[in-house]
Order: sequence, then C-alpha cells, then structure tokens
Amino acid sequence: MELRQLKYFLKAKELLNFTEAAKLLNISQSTLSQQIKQLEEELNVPLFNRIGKRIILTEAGEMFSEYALLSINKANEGLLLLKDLNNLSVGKVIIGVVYSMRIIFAKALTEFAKQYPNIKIQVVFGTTKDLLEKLNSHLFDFVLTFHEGAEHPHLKYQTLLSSNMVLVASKKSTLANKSSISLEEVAQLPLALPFSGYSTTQFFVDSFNQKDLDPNICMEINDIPTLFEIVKTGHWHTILSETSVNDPQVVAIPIEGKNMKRTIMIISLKEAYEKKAVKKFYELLRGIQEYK
Amino acid sequence: MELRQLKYFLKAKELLNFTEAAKLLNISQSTLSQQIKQLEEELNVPLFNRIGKRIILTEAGEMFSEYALLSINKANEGLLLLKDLNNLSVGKVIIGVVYSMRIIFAKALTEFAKQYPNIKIQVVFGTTKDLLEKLNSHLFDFVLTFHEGAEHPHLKYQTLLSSNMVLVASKKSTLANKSSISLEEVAQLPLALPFSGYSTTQFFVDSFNQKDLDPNICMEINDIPTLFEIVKTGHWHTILSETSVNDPQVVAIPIEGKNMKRTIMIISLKEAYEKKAVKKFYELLRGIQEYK
DNA sequence: GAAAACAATCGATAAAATCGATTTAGGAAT
DNA sequence: ATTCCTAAATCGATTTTATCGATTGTTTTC
Repeated sequence: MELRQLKYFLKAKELLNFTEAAKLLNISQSTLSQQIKQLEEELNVPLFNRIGKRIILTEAGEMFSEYALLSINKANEGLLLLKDLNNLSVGKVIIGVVYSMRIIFAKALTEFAKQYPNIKIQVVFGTTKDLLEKLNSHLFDFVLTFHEGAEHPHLKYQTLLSSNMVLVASKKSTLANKSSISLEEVAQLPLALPFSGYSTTQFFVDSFNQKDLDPNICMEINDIPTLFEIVKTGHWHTILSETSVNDPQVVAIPIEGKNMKRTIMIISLKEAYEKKAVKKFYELLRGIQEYK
Repeated sequence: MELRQLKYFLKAKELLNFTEAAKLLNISQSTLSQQIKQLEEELNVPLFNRIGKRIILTEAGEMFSEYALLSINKANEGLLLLKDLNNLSVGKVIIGVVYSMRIIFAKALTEFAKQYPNIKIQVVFGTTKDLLEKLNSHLFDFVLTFHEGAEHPHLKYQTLLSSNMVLVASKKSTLANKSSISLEEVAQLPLALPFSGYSTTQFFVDSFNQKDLDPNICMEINDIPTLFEIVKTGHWHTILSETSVNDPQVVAIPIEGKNMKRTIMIISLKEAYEKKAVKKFYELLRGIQEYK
C-alpha cells in the first residue's frame, strides 16, 4: 500500500470513472486500472464493483476510503507543517548566551520575539565553556559568546562585533573623566571581578600575567548587577566588556592596548541544519551592531 | 512521499542508526540512506542532522514524525477495518423481501442478528417488481422473493425451497378438514386476495385464466394480517403461499395441481462483490428450509 | 595509529510503474 | 439485430525507481 495508490483510489472513487480519473491524475487509464487492482489484491477485497462498463464503490471501498483520505491528509499536514516551519510560524530556538552579552542580547531578543511571535525561544545563560559543551551535545541552536583562542573544527564562527574591554568605575570616582586607562594603572586599583570561571576574567588574568602585573583582585562575584552595586560604592572597580555596561551611575573607561578588544561571536555547529528562525536571529544580531 | 519512505523514516528515527534500522526493515543500509535522502529532498528540509557517524533528529524531523506516524496508522487502520469486515465484525446488509416471505424471513433474520450482532441490517419489504428494480440499482445485497418466469442475465438465482400455494380458510369453515382443494372449487369461493400488484396474486389470476375460470374476487388487500382478519370471519377466503401462513385461527389447504407450487429464490447481482455477511445470511436461509 | 563502526556514494541489477496498443464488453443509436 | 461508441481490462515494451553489494570517507574506540 502506497500513498500513490490511495491517491489514485480516491480520485477514482470521486469520479467513478477510471478514464476521467486517470486524466486528472496525469496517468494512463491502464496504469490506474493496474494500480487499483494491485491495491485490491493487497487489501484482499474489491474496492469497486465492475458492473458492465460502470464501476461503483463496494461497501469495503466506501469504508476504506475514509482511512485512505485520512492517511493522505496526515502526510500532507506533515508537509504543510514543514512549510510553516520554514515560514517561521512555528518552531523553537534555543540559544546559549554568556552573561556579559546580556544587554546586547536582550535587544535582539525582544526584536525577534516581536517579529516572530509564534516562535518559542529558550535562552540559557552560562559560561562559555558550559555553553560550548552543550552546543556540542546539540542542545543549542547557537551560542553567543566571546571568541576564544582555539577554533574547533566542528564549529562555525561568525564575528558579530568587537567590544572594548573597559574599566568600570563609579561616576563619583576621580577616574571618571579619563578617556582611557592603561593596564598598569588598572593593576593598582582594588578590583571586584566576575567569577574566574568566566572567560572575561580569565582573559584579563592572562593579560596581567603577560605583563608581569599583579592585579589587586579583592572579590570575584558571579553576578554582574551585584558587581555594579559594588562599583557604585566608589571603592572598587571592575573590568568588563563594554557591551556589559549600561548603568547610568557608572562609567566605562576603555583600557589601552591593542589586545584590549574582545570579539563577540555567534558559534554554531557546522553540521547541523540551520533553522530559518535561527538565520533570522543572526540577522537581527548583526543589525544590533549598527544602531549601537 | 510514499508510505514506504515514512515507514523507513520512523524506524530510523526510533533507532537513530541507519544500519540497524535497515536490518530490521530487511533492506540494505544503502537503500535506507537513499530513501531518507529522497524524502528529505521532497520535504525540502533535513530530517536528521548527520554529525560524524551519528545521526540525530532535527526539529523538522521531530515535528514531521508525528504526522508520518499518523499517516501510516490511518492506512493500517483502513487495512484492519477491511479485515474486520471480512470477520463480520462490522458492515451492513441490505435485503429486499416480499411480504409473503415475512415469516420465513423473520426466523433467519433473528438468527443472523443473534450470531452477528455487529452487523447492521436493513430490510425493505416490497413487491417483487419494486425489489428487483432496486436490486438492479445496487440498493440491495439480495432480494428474497418467488421465482418469476424470465431470468435476467445480470442476476444470480439461488433456489431456496418450494412452497405450496394454499387456500386460507377460517378454522370454523366447513372446508377446514379438507386435505386439499381443486382450483375449480376455489373459484367458487368468495375470495379476498392480496393486492394485484403482488406476484402471488398475479400468479393466481393467470392460473384461473388458463383454466377459463372466473374467480370470485371480492377484495384486494395490501396487508396480510388484515387479510387474515377477513378470513377469520369465516365468509371470505384467501390464497397465499404456504410460507405466509402461521396464524392458529386459520387453516391452510393445499391447492391441487402440479403448478401450484412456487419457488422461493435468493436473487442477487451477478457482478457485485458478495460480502461475507451476505454469504452467511444465505447459509442461514438455507438452514431454515430444513427445520421447517 | 590501527581497527571498528557507520553513513554516503557509486554502478549494476531487479522490480515496479507507466505507457500505448489492443481486447473485451456494455450501452446506445440506428 | 447490427453498428457504433465508450470504458475497463489486459498485454508487451519501456522507462523509472528501488534495491543491492561494494567501496569510500569519517569518526569513534581501543
């Protein structure tokens, strides 16, 4: 039993005339006769009574046709669903995002949700390491994070934008009106950094080491809003990507040095099928870059 | 898209291993790969992500599989239904019966309904002419009636039994203890016959004509129970097939003559598929003959 | 680094669908 | 009756398709 045969059968049932049905099906009458016959043999019951030159549906044919139609319909519904999926009217996107991308990501997220209200979105915040592991297990459609040194052959890297590393200080701080600051100066300041599991912190510790500097890291805190509260006291400072800062009570002072930029990347699996919805999300993320 | 491909796809989805799935499907791995690929091309979306030697279902694959399963299930349900139909657990039988067969038919009917409680039965009483016309329009599975002169080439005739024509008289009648009666004697009696549209009446009028007899037909009544009421008055008599008589207050006196028998037949369409249920009904009708 | 596992691909073959032509037969018109 | 028309069945040839076995290219495992 094949969908083709069911389709033929239903058309024949509809017209009760093999010749006409064959014409509409764009096959020969011979083919239709044979396919119907084959179906009848498989079902072990005639679907039509051949009375002279007329054909009329048997009881079995009548009852079977209901299911034939359902079978075809379900297959077609599946097809339609996939079309819909491509039209972004259904579906789900799962994204991993590092904490420091929170602000920039939120913009794209709200825009996406507005444009494609029927697509469900799951956002998982985490550290780059965690996120990339989960990406490898196919748990994410893509991950939004900073560029790490090594590139994995399974992964696809799309550069989104560069973001300066900045020293975050209280607006009341004496540093507040500096237009830039050197790594050496930063090393002198009491620092409250993000948790060392974070790539940003890791990146900075490495930078200090390279210059043989011994930074004064007083705290490591696993939450950026809390970090800001600490900074606002005026006593401590923190180091973040520029993209993380949007609090009016603090200032972001770019750190000097050509390596003091980090590249924000979209990382996805090379081999995985890229959902239409995901592509749209990429576009939105790239758009953000411009009106930032 | 064919059911075969959907079946392959679902098995591959279940095992997430083409080689294994192919084994269980009794096809080669090569075939499976190609059929899946073909399906994906038709659907215009990958159903599996090929990540190295592993395959995992895509979002599209996940969503599509639901419909693939439904489609297959519906087709299978249709198949099961037809099996059921053959097992006489569903279905419908439509039968045309002449009034004079009422009693004999009722026995078979109750027996059939008892044995096959899931089969719906429609019984249409009517005149032979009406019934045969409807049979020709495929409105009946078969017709139970007397044998008429001509045989139609489209029809199949099965003899069921012979039934004497009888004069029906009141038990109180002086005729009541006669073991037979001649057509000439009958012609003398005041008669109340079934309506002349009925074949029995027609048959008798012909028989009287052949012998140049002028019967005393006082009434024609289109209802056998009413005829019996008339007969019970003792004044009138009627002529019926023996099979029509089962009222204790009347007696049935066989009419003499070799043609005074009528053959009860099952008449059906030669070309139409014969339902299992109908065959069973035939058997029961033949059984009746014996314990009559 | 070798071996095993697995999906993709290729070329060949078997199976099946399809076609056009012909046959068969019913129904309609003469 | 006879002829004509129409429609389904059948037949043989052809094309298309499914399938297979063998091979290739990866990836994972040991």
